Amino acid sequence: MDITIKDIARIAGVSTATVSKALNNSALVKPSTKHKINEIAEQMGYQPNIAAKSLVSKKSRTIGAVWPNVDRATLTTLATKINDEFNKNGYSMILSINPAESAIQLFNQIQVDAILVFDRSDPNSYAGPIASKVPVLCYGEPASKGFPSVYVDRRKAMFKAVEYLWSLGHRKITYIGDVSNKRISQQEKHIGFTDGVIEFGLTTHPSMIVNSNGLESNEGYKAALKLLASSYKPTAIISGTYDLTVGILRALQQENKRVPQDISLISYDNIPQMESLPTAITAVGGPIDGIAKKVVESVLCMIDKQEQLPLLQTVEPELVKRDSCRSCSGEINKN
Amino acid sequence: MDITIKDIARIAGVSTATVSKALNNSALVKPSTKHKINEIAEQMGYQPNIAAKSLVSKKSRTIGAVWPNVDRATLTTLATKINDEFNKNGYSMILSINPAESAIQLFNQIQVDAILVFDRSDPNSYAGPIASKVPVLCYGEPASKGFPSVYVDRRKAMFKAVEYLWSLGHRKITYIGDVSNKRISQQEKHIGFTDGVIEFGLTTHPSMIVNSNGLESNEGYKAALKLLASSYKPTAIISGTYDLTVGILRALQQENKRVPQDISLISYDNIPQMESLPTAITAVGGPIDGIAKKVVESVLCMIDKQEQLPLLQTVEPELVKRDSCRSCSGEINKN
DNA sequence: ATGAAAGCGCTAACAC
DNA sequence: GTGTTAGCGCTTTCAT
Repeated sequence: MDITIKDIARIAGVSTATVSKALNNSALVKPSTKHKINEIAEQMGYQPNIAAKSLVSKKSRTIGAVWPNVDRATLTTLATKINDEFNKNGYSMILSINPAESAIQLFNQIQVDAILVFDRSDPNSYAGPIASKVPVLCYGEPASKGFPSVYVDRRKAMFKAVEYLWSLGHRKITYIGDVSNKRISQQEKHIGFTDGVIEFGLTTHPSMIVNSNGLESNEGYKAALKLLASSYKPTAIISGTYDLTVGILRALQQENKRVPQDISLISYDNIPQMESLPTAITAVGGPIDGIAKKVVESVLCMIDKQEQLPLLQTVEPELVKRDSCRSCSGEINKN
Repeated sequence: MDITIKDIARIAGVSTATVSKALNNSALVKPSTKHKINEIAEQMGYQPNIAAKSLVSKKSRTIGAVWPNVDRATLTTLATKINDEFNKNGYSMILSINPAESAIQLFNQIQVDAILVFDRSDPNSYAGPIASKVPVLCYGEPASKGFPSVYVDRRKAMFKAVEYLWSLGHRKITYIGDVSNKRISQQEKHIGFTDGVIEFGLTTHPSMIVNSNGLESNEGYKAALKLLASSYKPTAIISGTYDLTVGILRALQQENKRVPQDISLISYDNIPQMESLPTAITAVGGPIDGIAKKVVESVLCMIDKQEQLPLLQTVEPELVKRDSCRSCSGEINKN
């Protein structure tokens, strides 16, 4: 860092206090002085020193985000949105790909105003509460690590998916998801599906739920192939994630099953990318924009008021209809 | 931030200067005092204020990384490695997913010690040099934006791939890559391939190069299908990226082509994930560990000595043999 | 409307 | 070995 408000003050022939006020657009400075100072700052290429600023003001207008080292399309899309939203509010977001504990410690030292944890943690690896002076918000897992969290009700989302398919006349539906995954977010999808199965009295079958044993597209591909090879012939599939859906579509195409003519498909993950798949996929999940808004809003609220946020804020899932489902006049529900 | 060295000093009955020295493990403090101070700091949960530290010392021991908003497996793997490497050297890395220009500005304000740009920029979007007091290193594109860079010689990498296949007896080879991509990194792969074609006098064919029109696995899939439908019957394929390879493998499997029995396959991107594909894939590319070391080393060098780094540091590509290539006693080279 | 001065938490001379 | 002091760049009373 080279040029400081002192330099500007000297050149403008005013005090540093005035420069500071002018640069912060204080009403206490005559417009003409303000203008002059801004011009000088501009042409000298002045960059405020955030370290100094936050040392005195206790505010850095910076948010620290803890980022998981796995990359999943959905999270990236969301993070980009949240980043934009913070920018709009005059905040900058910086990420750390260190483990949560050390990332949070780092952010405390850097003096960010708040911390946002994109949580992917395996609950088994939970090592007790993490200390943080700076307020922390979690996204992804409900109330994980003891911090307040924003969470999409995946259980309800999946129920909605079943409900929608039911309303279209589907009676044989399969869920493909990472059923053995220990994360709450994955388990809730599973439960939401069975909620629907029970609510609508669907006849069960061993292949009604296919375990993808993972969340990558290739695993969706394999699961779908397994399903198609089974005796169960569902008229609709519900997929647990975007990536799985990509794989499922590939398997379907390979086996000459058209979507939605031969089989309907709904995916979890309410992201724009669903639009660009070979068939535009009908999806359920928290609306990205809505989540981003809620998250940013919550973080800013933590910063402004010192009050503690509720431990769990739920985002209502939405169903976005596209081209991958069609009504089904197929076989009648046995019950 | 609550507790400061002042508090510690008071409790320990020493001056803040001594506390500062003790905490920084200076040799000028009696071991017993040092020990006492460290204990007090520990149990009070003292966290140093980086803002204050860097304000006075002009060093934050923090590296800012500019992160592209597209996620590609290779970059993530590399970033994780680099992050670890920085940690080992007592540095923290923070990322920004803002556009390069604003990210660099942010990092200058935060007073990071150096900036690392993971470059994915379209050269057409190049908006002239970006100002930065803090030293900047680019990874990904050669000397992009006018900053010194670490770059893997992709041209040589692809040449090596052809050379290796040639040595195994292959004479009909296809390159599947994003040939229309304007980024130097993609173009160099293309050129490296043709280098090999010319060097070894391979007979050309319209389907010798298949444009994937993108870098996603689905595009690799489609390109491979197109290739298989053509009149060209190569004995080996060279793929431009990991993601393309994933798609190519899927297409091959679908068409009942076994790797390497029916066709050999080499991929660019020298990452561990190659090992876990259905067939362990022989790959060329910069070794992740080597790149990470070079990058971190270069960054630290920029910080320590004030000298400017060479504008272009090249990382030598390596060929890692796995199970996806086999020698070919097929048809003889026409020349 | 502007300036003087104090101080944020820390380090680095320099003195003792 | 330890303490004193000054000051990093900035904001913020409080005077003027």
